[in-house]
Amino acid sequence: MDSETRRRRIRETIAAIPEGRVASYGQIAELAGLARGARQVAYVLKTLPAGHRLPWHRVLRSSGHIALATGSSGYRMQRDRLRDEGVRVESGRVNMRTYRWQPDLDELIWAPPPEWEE
DNA sequence: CATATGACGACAA
DNA sequence: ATTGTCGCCATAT
Repeated sequence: MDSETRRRRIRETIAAIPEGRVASYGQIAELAGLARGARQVAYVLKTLPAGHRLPWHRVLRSSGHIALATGSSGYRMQRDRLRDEGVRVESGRVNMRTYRWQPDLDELIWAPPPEWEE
């Protein structure tokens, strides 16, 4: 598989994350068929072309933390965009148990309820 | 070909 | 919760 294909699959996977849900770098890599490719996902996001339409803000560290430097403009933008679509962000962190995207479930169950915070 | 990098992740202390 | 180590792997130099 060439680098172009890898990048494309990563972008497609991220594009599939539903509004109000999030995924980790490692999860995106797995779903894209790239085991242990978390860093490659990060690379793709870092080098996105201007004008892209990808929901990059829905990708977080496995811990639920925003990966961008705390306080940076990107960090604030990601936090705000997440909040704008109903995701609770506390101290730069999202509760993965609540918001983690689960493809199979989200597509088999009609309405994924984002409001059952623990 | 050899090293350095890094929007990562798992784990130990 | 934090910090540091190590493993990982495509790119960059």
